Amino acid sequence: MGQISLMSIFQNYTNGKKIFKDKDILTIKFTPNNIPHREKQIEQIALILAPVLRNEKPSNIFIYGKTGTGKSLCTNHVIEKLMETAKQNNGTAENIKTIYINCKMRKVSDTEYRLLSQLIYNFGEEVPYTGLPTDRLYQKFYQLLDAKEQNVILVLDEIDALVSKIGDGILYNLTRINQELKKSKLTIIGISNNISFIDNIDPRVRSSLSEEEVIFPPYNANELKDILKERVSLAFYPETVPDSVIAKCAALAAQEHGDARKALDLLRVAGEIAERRGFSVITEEHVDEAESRLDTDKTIEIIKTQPKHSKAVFLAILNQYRNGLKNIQTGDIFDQYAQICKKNGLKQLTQRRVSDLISELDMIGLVNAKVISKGRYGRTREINLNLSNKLIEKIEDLLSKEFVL
DNA sequence: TGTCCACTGGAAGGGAGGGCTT
DNA sequence: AAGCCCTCCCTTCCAGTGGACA
Repeated sequence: MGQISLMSIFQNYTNGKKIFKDKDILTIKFTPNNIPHREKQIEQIALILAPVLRNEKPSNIFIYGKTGTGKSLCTNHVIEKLMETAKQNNGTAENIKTIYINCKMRKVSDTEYRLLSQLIYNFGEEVPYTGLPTDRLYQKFYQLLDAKEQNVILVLDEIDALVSKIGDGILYNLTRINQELKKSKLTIIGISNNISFIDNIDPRVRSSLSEEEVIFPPYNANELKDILKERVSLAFYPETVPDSVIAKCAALAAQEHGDARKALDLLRVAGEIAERRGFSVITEEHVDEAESRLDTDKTIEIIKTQPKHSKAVFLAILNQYRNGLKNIQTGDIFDQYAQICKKNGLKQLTQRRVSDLISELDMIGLVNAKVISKGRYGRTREINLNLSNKLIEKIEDLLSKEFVL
């Protein structure tokens, strides 16, 4: 690219009409003051947590709802307000501690040990990242917790991911710790994307964890519109976002189980595209582009972060798919995977393990795998891909840098 | 009606990478 | 340094299974 065109890019950028006033408003980090259509849930949570202000222990809460229905947002909002009130309330705040942990964070809090070390870290102590017996960590956590009189509120976000991975033992222990505490009190707020999750855990844990339940239904298109409008006025300059664009973002996100995060992402990316092209107003086409880019980016990012063998398995699926196969079976994939390993000098894993890797790929949504029975011809998983051709090309591009094809 | 396929998914255990205690 | 413990990723072994087919 020559000097001239570079110049013109920068010129365009500085001269072009600005669209964003404050882009951060459209990210998850931002907590709006007003959360439309969640008044009921907020009130519910607030009522449940209010006893903290009188130094009593609130009930544990179980919160369900799909992604982007405002679970974390509302919880944080209530806790923030709670702390504010406590501060005004002559120093009860000192006795309240809140901890927020996202259980899904890979390599951070997705096992019992790592979650505990996170909890301990939140009390300002550090623990080696491997090596100690788990009960030692429990002990330490217990000591830190009970070191002084305090009311601890522990938010475990995406708790279903943790439990499906390592079982409910940790929840049992955490709820039991509470009964042994002498000075302090521990309240657990579990947040789950999966509604049926609570049915599959130990009944003792269930009853203690879901003393109170709060449900976050998906937003419909109209509610999403309200949410977007609320933020548009803060994030964008006036008259840069037509109503039709808001409606489109809302409609697209409503199709996807009413996900507000998606709606906001669409708007943000559409804005970025418009701004980069020197438009002063966002158009519906920009939203379309934003959608396909969001999908692509998400998928690519997930694939990039997979371990080598998962990538190899995914590549095997992709190859089979490219060969025109639909409803690919575990066996086919394993054969293909074995070839890939051979060509690339990888030590191949067993079919048992590959079977688990396929389930993992299914869990993170890269493939669709269903266990079916073909009668005489056995029982297997049927694996399907639903990715656009364009995306498949990009993925192949990415993987060809890592594998001999 | 029973058989039997091609796996699934549970269980147990090993070894690599690590830390603790003595 | 020895001995013991952990987690994580993986292997080995195997019982279990839904439904097409004889």
